[in-house]
Amino acid sequence: MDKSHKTNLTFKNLYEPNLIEKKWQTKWVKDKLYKTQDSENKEKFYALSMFPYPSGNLHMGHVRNYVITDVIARYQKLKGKDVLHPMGWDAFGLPAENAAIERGINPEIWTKDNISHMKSQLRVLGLSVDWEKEFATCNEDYYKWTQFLFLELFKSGLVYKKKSEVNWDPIDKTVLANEQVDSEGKSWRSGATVEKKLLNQWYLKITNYAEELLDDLKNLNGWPERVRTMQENWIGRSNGAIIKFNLEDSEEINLKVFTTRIDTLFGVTYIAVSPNHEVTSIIKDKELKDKISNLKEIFKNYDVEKEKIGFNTGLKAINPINNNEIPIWVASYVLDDYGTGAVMGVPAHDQRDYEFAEKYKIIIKKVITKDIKESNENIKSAFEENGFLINSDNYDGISNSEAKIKFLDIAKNKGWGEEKIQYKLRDWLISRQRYWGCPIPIINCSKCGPIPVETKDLPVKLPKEVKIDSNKINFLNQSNEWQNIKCPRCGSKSKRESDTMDTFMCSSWYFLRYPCAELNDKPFIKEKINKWLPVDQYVGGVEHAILHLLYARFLTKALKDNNLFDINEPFKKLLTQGMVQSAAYKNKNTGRYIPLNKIKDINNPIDPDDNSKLEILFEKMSKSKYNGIDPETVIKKYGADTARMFILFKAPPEKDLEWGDSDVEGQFRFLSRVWKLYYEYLNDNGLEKVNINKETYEKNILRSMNIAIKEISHDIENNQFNTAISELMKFCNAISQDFKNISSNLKKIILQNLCILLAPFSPHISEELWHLLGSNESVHLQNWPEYDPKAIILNSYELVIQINGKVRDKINISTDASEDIIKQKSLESPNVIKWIDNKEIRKIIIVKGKL
RNA sequence: GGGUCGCUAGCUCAGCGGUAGAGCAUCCGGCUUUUAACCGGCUGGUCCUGAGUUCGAAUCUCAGGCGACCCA
Repeated sequence: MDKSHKTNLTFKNLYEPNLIEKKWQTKWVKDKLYKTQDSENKEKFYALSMFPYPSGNLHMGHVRNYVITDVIARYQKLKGKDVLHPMGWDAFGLPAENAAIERGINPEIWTKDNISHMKSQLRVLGLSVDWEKEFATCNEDYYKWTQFLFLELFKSGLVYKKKSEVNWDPIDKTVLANEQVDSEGKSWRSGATVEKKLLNQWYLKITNYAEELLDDLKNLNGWPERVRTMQENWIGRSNGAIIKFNLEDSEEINLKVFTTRIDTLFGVTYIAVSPNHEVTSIIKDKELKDKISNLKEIFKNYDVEKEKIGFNTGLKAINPINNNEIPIWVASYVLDDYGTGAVMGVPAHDQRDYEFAEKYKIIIKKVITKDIKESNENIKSAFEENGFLINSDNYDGISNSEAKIKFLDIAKNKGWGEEKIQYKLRDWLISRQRYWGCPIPIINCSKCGPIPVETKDLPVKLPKEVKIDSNKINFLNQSNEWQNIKCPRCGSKSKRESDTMDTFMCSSWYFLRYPCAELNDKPFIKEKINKWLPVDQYVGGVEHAILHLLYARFLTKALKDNNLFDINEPFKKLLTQGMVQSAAYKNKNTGRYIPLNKIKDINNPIDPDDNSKLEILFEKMSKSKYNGIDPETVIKKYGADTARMFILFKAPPEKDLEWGDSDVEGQFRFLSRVWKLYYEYLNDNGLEKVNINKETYEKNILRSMNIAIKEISHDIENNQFNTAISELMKFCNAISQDFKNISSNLKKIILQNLCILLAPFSPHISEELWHLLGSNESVHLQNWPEYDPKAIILNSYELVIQINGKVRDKINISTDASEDIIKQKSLESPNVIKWIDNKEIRKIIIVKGKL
């Protein structure tokens, strides 16, 4: 054989992604293939990934996120919809400022450099993103509108300033919203244990929307159940009552408590108030006053869950239901801003009260019991279940749920109580004492108070000349030129607000900007929002289940109420993708992670320092665990298509994905096989084997194709990309089996369809192959094939015969055979005769097409 | 303690009343440009356990075990 000819063939046979991917990426950009179409008559589809923070490097989590969204966007486009698939940057935030402190780089330059680097990394993934829609939240023409929307909220009374105990992150040197502190009292960003600080801060009244945010969760059927549950729990609605306790020592002040357990009113043995509660003002005793300020001090670094502390004030309240005197305590576990800052202590029926009473030897009075007979034994923990009343005067014996209704009636009639719905959700603290954020557009005038900046004066720009160093907070305070300003109302000296907004504010409306990203004179156009929103499919990490997703819902509702658009919920369907993990090697004794290059034998990993055996753990990729895998390296080696296929195939999207090199290779091999299929066809074109069974083969292969179309469509629509790829593989296996035996015409049809089916997953190889089949148009502009239900039906099938539920024989039978024929044929089968063995046949069950 | 989800081949996952499947790994064979690549093929399963419903259960019901997450 001629050598040069052979080399040529080998070259052609080889799938080399490097030669094709870049070529198509460039062509797609040149042709503006992914420019958003906005036609009148077509259905729209808005596909959105949670936009990234420009940390500087693309990691696997990003890749997974964007590839998932890309498959959906491409599929919807092939289905003939107008698709909006944009990308942007969540660009304000602390890392930029920290880089400035550590390395003296300007945050803006740092951020913009990162963006351009990450963008180039994103390009090689071959995403169908419309880059003309791109923006960064730190751009002046974006944050101008963040400020504009802040003022919209201000107009509708949803913005206010309040002095209160707030969460202070001592590492990041800023305050945090409640959502940004985890259940262990640690900051979501820095991991530092937060402290309490009394500060005057800006809040958004998200609590005004508590009820709506909760109720509308029910309609979000396209959201994962667990995200809805988490939001439900966070909003934390409880139905209860406000009860007014009169004070023995004061006529003016009375004490209101919120309780969900009005039925335990006879069991109240103390009242607990927060150290900041107004009743503490009537305490005259010097020693007690010191104790209070002492407790306030302790409060600042206090972990409520650890230990409950408090003391008796000597004040007395009157229980309205029986006029008993009860002592008032100050207690650390009562929060200022939840409810009324005071609770009624019912130690017998509330675990927190029980622990407090136990510690300070306060009386524990049991008023509810499961079984009336054994009502007076000592208790070791609070009884929080339902039961019957005891020790409750005339009400003994009734059920506690009955008592709830009865006591509330009495309270209403006598005027010492009323029904109340309480939410755990508290207002959103949005001030941050940092430089690299969106300035709050407020001017603080000593005479007029805080005044919103006028719309025409927006944006309030960040001053560029500020020197950032680690010793100060509120860098904006340093710039006198920027800060000192005349009050626009009275002209007297005033100062700009020097706090910036929580970056979650910037990300709470970015999805509203994309449809109108090019607009200069408005944040968006109402009609465009009404058309493109809600986002049809939102994809991102579950870590935003409460944070971003709750804020975004709130802002959408608030802006809708300002008549800016008519959309009530921003995200119709939500997919929370799992983490990308890979093997990390941990020394059990030292707790240290060992980098891969220090391990000699990967199958028997040993710590070179102390020769102990290493544990292999699959954990989220991170620098500290030395288990990060760089997307760029993988793409360089195998190409983007393989990386995409692997990531989609390895696990269902919402589950964690374990990185495996051999599985990546497996996907590369699969694509190589696909590649070869086309080259064999192109090289053998015209050659057609004469085959008498051609018709059967063609029917089979058409059947496989239609099954593939059906299943892949279904799988993509249900976000089951792993099984969709599995179907692609089955289809390819079917093709290679029967391909030799079918007509050239059909071969081409089969290969064309395979191209389109593969296109959402592996856009480059399918584009290349599509063109090799002789087209000049992009495969991504084709129509997704419809399956033919008739082609799937078999005209004969293997009938399974079960006797007593066990498979005993299989016979071939035609699809249109009547039941009688089936019966007759079955009974003729030798195996059936053997198993029945002259026994009486009780019942014959025929399931059409199967059994 | 309560809730949700999961447990199927060595691994990662499909199947969700009717013949137990895919990819990777293993094994065998072929081929060649032999620290291996590629092609073809074969294996491989108490479907976590137990009971129930059913002609028939991986699939439905109940109980238990293990694991993950959320809430307290």
